[in-house]
Amino acid sequence: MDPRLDLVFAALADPTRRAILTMLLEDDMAVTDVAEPFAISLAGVSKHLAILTRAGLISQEKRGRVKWCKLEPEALRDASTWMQAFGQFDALDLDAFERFLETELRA
Amino acid sequence: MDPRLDLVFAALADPTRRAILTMLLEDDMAVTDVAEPFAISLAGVSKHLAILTRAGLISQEKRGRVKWCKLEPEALRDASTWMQAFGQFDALDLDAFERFLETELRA
DNA sequence: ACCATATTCAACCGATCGGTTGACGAAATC
DNA sequence: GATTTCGTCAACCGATCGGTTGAATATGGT
Repeated sequence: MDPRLDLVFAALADPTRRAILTMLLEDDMAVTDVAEPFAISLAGVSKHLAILTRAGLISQEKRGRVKWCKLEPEALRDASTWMQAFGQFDALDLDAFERFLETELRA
Repeated sequence: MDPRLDLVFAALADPTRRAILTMLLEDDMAVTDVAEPFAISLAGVSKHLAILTRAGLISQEKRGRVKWCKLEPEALRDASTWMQAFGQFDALDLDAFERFLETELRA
């Protein structure tokens, strides 16, 4: 099948990783700053970031001693397209977007 | 966060399960018929169907000794919406994202 | 009643997951 | 040059995953 979809969906299946992606919506961040709101170790967050990178959902660039994490939303396109194949969904579901704003962007 | 998204994305992360969903797009199917194209045991397929059911992506109804599997695409809606929010908008311009939503919500 | 069919259950297997800790290397600061 | 900061690596842990096999449970057909 499409092994890239495996990686993308598996990466999205964890709430911590989805939260990280949501944070990166606002701005690029250093690894330490990504880790700050979470109650897990820095190494744990580093692993999550590696999984997101392997899935292509983020990219990491080291400048100096700081490694910057940047959202790569293009990687979601294939997965999103796969789901669109199931019909049923409009390009923009207003109720669902409202829910998205409440639950994910309350910051 | 939203534990339903965990289940949905985790269920989608396996190629066999995505293939099953694609098969069910065409028609409802019995468990044995779902299993037929795959090189794994019937019990293995039964487990996959249980995972899809737990995620809400399919429903199973037993009529006689046959258990029919039916696609439930509504469960994909939240996940699809979540992904589209990342795919369609410029990550670096959240303000534009919110302005866009505001105008859409009024329309 | 008997037998075949449809499906799940239970126990097991190796691999991977999410997490930890401690040591380590590389870059900035004093 | 010594020390702090940033981040990863390696080894470990228990839990879960995808898969198997064999037994169990229904239901249907004859």
